[in-house]
Amino acid sequence: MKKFTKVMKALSDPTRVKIAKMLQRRQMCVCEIQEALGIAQSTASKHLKILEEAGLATYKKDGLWVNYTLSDGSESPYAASMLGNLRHWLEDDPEVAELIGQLPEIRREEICRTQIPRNRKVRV
Amino acid sequence: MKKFTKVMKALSDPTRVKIAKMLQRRQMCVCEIQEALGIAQSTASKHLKILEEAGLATYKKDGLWVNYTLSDGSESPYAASMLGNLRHWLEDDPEVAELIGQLPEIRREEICRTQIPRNRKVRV
DNA sequence: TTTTTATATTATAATTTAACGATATAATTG
DNA sequence: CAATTATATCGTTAAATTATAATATAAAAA
Repeated sequence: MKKFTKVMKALSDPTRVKIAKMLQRRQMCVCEIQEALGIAQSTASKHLKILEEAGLATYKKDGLWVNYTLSDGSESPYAASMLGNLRHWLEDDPEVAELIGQLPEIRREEICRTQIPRNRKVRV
Repeated sequence: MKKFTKVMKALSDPTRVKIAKMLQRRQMCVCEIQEALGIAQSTASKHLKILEEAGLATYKKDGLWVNYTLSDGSESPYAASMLGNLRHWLEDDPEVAELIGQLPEIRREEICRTQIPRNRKVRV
């Protein structure tokens, strides 16, 4: 029961739904999400943790960056199902559409001061 | 977006999920739900309202009673989808299983003082 | 019409949530 | 090692949520 309600609660907040819809397009680091949504860094981090604990998102560390992606669903069948639904749900939502439209302009090189070293492979 | 998060929020509370799982078996009046869950009448009524406003439940008045049922999903595609999922989800949850097991003993004639009149047809 | 009864609504207290700034942590750079 | 930087965690505050008792409402019975 808890595993189920955790997924529902994670998706009951519009900010987290927006994050999920962005991650659907590409991986993002915390500061990119912060920038895209215009929220505080600690707020972005907190939301990502909630998504992660519900089994909806995961992360991989890459140097100072923490790249978040949508989970593969292996953590929770409820999360897996909802991620499937979210692939087509809310695509026409005005707020989501605008966010997605702005995504190409949200680039970590322009937000962060860390330079991407030549020898580190980072998909951006 | 709001329509979606409303459904998620409605299902993020374990009490409401239990109510949904019970309604999956049969229609229930407010006092039956109150009795089954051991909660205050006003609490039961409030939860039912939240389920209703999310498009997950509906009601029909029958004299003093208000019979709640799961919605047909026409109110919200998100609610419709979740109701479909909930048909098989949480069937093995211990709390839900116990509740469902107790359902036959929750009978409004034993809870309410209103007598079912001979000429009114009430499916119990 | 008055009383009873099932449900809805209101007022209130306790808990949870969401946001932020400040600080801590961990990896990188110099 | 010290400084920088991206992220996580902590402390705090405001808002939302949950639960209950008390009250209001509406239908039925007397």
